Amino acid sequence: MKVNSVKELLALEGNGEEVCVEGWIRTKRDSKEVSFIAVNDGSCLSNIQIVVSKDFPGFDEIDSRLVNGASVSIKGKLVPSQGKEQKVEIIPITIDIVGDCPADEYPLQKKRHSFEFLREIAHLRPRTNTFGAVMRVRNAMSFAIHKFFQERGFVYVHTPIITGSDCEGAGEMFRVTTFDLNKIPKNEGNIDFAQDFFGKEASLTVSGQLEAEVYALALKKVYTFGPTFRAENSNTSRHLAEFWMIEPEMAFCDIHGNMDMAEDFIKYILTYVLDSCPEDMNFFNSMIEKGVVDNLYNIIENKFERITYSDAIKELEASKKDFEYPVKWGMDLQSEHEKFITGEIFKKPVIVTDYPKEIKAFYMKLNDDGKTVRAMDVLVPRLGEIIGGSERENDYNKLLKRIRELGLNEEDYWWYLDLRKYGSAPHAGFGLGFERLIQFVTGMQNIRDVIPFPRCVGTLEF
RNA sequence: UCCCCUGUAGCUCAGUCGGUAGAGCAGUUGGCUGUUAACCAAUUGGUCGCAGGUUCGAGUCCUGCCGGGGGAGCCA
Repeated sequence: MKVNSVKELLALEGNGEEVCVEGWIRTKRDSKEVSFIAVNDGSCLSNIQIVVSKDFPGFDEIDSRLVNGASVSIKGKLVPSQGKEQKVEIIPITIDIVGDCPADEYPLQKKRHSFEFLREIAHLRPRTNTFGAVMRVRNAMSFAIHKFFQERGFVYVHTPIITGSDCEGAGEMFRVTTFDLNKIPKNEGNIDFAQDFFGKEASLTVSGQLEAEVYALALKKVYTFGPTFRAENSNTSRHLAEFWMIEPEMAFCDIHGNMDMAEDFIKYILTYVLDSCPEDMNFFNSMIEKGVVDNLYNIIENKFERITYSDAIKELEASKKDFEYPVKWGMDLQSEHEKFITGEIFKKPVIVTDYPKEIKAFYMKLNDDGKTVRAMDVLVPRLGEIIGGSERENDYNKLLKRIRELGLNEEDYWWYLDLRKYGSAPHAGFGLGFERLIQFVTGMQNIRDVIPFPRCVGTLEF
């Protein structure tokens, strides 16, 4: 017999049709004549109610086993509910307890748990309302990302996880080696990486950008969407050691096209989630962050503010606000400044461009003033920076000069420089932290609660 | 890595001036009721994060370590 998802069943009228549902018991409420069992199978936030008469054959044997957490397979008739909270319910014909769940040991109770506690039981937390909703929204957003780019002719490029270049420059890297760590080969006192698996130092990628540029300068519009690793000792609600990043890269595109793409992209994803996950989004709106849905509609309906770094500095100075870090042209924007610009001054997403070259990466295109580069950061209220991108330097000599100025080893960049030597073209792209976007969409406070198994400093239990 | 807060029952927390431990929820038992985080009653449950120290006596005061949270830095 076909197994129906709870989501499917709740969309039906309940004309007494025979149905089958498989899932986990969330609650059981007993009444004189009947027991009410709420079953959830993860297909949606709602449970389906099973109404078991106490005359049900064998009820006495199964009654004590129908407890929170047990997995069940139930066949029965779908009928309109007599209760108010649900449209339909199942009158069972057979009830199979697939897996028992000892009620005195099961950590999940039918009450609200703290997210800190749930992190300690990461193997069970997907069975809660919040984590089910987070994962369904995460799934919808993943799909929307591919849909957005595919509809626009982008090619999905799988950039490598293991990288030999330590020149990506975006942070501390995890080492990859097959050395026996108790017997590391040495050559004149130094570690002899020539004997390691790849014959040179290897790490986990901190960004697919440089490789994405290679493919953009052949396929024109590409994007990556995959895991990224940073070995930073950062301990905040916005950082993970392993996270997912989206990095589009477009040839024959300047910073303005890049900004348009970033804005369209965010609005598309938000629209898709609001359309496809209304139940989960209502849950976040009422239980996690009041007003989050209206905020998202606000973002979709309004143009992002675009402002240069220099003008942003002027705005901050004009605000006369007493910042912990004093505002001065040339400094990097601190969290407090970013949150003030987006949350207080404009009250909507803001794209800040043309930062001083000293505070940005070597590959960003130098402006004619010689002082600023064509960087763009998208700042959103509450979170701050969600996207970092730029038009890339496509002039061979300017890029080489910048590499030398910064004391980087130009030999490490030979293939990257080649791109500017052979048929160079203006190109631009950006990186977006997927989990931060999920935080923004759901209102979840801690990034560790929007990824199935968070990897952070000092934590690797699951 | 830095600053601040915090660690007491399975969970969420209270515990006064230092005098040997408490509530709600969950579990268990019983009752009631087409219930909706069901309700009512009884009841089980503690090496007070760990290790030292002060004291006649430490959940409470002091020191160190460990875990958790918030903020900062770094960044996405």
